[in-house]
Amino acid sequence: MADVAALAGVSSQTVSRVANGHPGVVETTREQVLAAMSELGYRPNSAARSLRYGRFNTIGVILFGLSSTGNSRTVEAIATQAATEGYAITLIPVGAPTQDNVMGAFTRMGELAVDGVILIIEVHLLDATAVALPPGVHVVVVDSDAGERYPVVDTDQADGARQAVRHLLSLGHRTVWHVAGPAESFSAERRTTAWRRALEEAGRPVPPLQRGDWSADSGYLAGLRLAGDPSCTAIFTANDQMALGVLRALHERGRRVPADVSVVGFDDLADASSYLPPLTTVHQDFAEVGRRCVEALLRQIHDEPAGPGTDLVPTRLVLRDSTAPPPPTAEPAAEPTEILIPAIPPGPTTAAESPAALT
Amino acid sequence: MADVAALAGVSSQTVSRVANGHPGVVETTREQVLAAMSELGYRPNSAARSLRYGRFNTIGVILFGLSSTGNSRTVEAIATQAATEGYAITLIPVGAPTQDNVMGAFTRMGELAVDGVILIIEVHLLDATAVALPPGVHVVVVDSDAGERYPVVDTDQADGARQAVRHLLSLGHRTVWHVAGPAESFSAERRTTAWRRALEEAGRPVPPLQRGDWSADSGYLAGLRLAGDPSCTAIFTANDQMALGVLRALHERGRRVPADVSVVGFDDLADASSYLPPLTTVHQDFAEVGRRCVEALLRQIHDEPAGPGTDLVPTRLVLRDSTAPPPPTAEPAAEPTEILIPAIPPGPTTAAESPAALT
DNA sequence: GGTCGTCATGTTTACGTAAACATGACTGCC
DNA sequence: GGCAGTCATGTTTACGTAAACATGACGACC
Repeated sequence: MADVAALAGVSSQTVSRVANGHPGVVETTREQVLAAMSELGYRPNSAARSLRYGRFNTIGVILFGLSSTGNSRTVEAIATQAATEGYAITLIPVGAPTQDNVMGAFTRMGELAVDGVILIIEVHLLDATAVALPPGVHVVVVDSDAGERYPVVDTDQADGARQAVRHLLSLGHRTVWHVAGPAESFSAERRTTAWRRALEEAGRPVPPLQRGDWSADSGYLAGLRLAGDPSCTAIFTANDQMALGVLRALHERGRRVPADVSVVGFDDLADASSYLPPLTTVHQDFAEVGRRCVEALLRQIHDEPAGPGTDLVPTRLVLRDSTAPPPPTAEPAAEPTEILIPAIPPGPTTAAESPAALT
Repeated sequence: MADVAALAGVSSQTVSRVANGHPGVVETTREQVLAAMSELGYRPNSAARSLRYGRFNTIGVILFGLSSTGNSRTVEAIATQAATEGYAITLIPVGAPTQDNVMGAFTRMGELAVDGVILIIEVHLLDATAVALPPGVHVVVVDSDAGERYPVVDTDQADGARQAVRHLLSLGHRTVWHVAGPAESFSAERRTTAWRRALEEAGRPVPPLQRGDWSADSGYLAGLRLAGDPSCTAIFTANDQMALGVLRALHERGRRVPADVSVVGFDDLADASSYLPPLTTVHQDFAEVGRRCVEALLRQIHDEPAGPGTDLVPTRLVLRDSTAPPPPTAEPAAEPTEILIPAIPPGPTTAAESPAALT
């Protein structure tokens, strides 16, 4: 900057004024400075700027896996929205959700040049560590039940699952089987809870849970188990990838979809419309989640009050070709299923039912 | 920092020494400083540090879409590798590949707190703009043909496509049809060129190109066209998603895979093993690409010479259930095939065996 | 016992920027 | 013609940190 000032024959302050588009610089001077800038390849030093302003114009994003479907779309939306607000995104991936890794991420984050942090992470993993969020740091959490302690933005998991179950029941299915995500995931738990609750509210039996791990392979294994049970005519999977595995298993076992078995997924991946058959699924608006995260965080950064609370983004059911009424002969006898009913633990019905939306 | 120093009754320099683990601080003093730090919630200001050191310990990543399959995995690998080297990742997404957007990204990048940049972007889009890479900025480019001008890291697209074509020919197919990616994409072009070349080298006819846009939907449309042509017994798609669409189209048209038509994809998505049927495809090692990018960039940052040149990451063919010899009646006359057989180069038979199912 | 070396700690300075204040030239008005 | 006001530009300063140098106490050795 001093070099530019010297070359242009002005003071560094004038260079600063030109660089920031401040008024009060005569056109001829301006041009000299600009010429000197481009001749010397001058680029402002953002570290010095940050030091001067006390802001970094950067948002940190801590997450486990970018590859997991939704995350990459959420992050993209966050990055895009942040860019329009003049903020950049710093990514802090955490390899495995171990205590050490999470602690490490937080230690690094403390030293990071960020004005706030968006956590795409199961917060209870943080609770397991001794590390708390640094007190002065602005935070928004995605996909978690931390609504009482932090501002949370999330998809309305419960309503999505409810829509899926009700759709299947309305087609005439006696009940709906569920392939759940991993127990450590709050999203998975919320979908499972809502599924159970929707069945209970309708007075239907709750079949035993099939546990998957989000992967298509785990869906395939669950599908193989379900394919052997003729009473199973409707399956709700906690994500589309597991639905893909279920479809494959049913196909291999000769169970037609949707003639014999109906399947509903969750996520509405771009590919879901090309599955065999095209998948009826619950659409998640990842982009909207990302957008609201950034807005909520920037509100905090700009000193507007933002207490804890959960901001839910609605879902909608996308009807395609994987659901239909059950085959007429599908239900041999009601008895065995009825026996199962009492055996099912009622489970927590206190789960995060739609808390009031923010704003 | 001054506050900490005051509270601990030492100078700020001593605080600095403690913060950076420098030697020459007596244990009792050290403890006082640490106590003062935690009492005041002191965290070092990274802007000041960067200003002092002239380094940011941050790598910028410019890309178009995080959602596009490979990108998110590459970025994740970049972030992970960078983290182990003590670097953070700043993401600069470019919405649509318009000239304005690219220029905007570069302008922002110039002011960004990064020591180097990884471009996951078609570089010819840059050429279309008036903006050049700022001269002093270290750069590594992914997935581009800019090898003569910049260091490039990329998957060995050509060899992957060649493996796919040779595999199909070696099964006895007379020729291989191709569903290509968009013409603007260098990856797509390289795969297409290698497909054509492999056919020509084997003396096989080159069927008309089917153009897609990477999406499953575009694959579906191409698949519908190909399904109507009984001479088409082998299809190589430029990615797995389009293969998914092709599979759906063939299924809807009653063409069995692999009995009637064989299909090979490219990418080896996690889901590809759950397609109907599980897809034979070319495996890309995105993680390795990301790792090499970071290494190459850090070499530059640490002042080791790094001229232009392309670093190719090998691919491997993963055999699953979507390929088989052509149906006996598919070839109207045996003559051409017999003539052609000797023309088939032995080709790599090193393909990976169907991976064991997950447990 | 004086000198020198060692070691813990303090003081000064510079990194690049931009706000706040200072300067000086020029305009317009009485 | 002198004075006030305006406007372009220059000067000073501070942001938080850490390297370089300075200080001063203490111990060891001749």
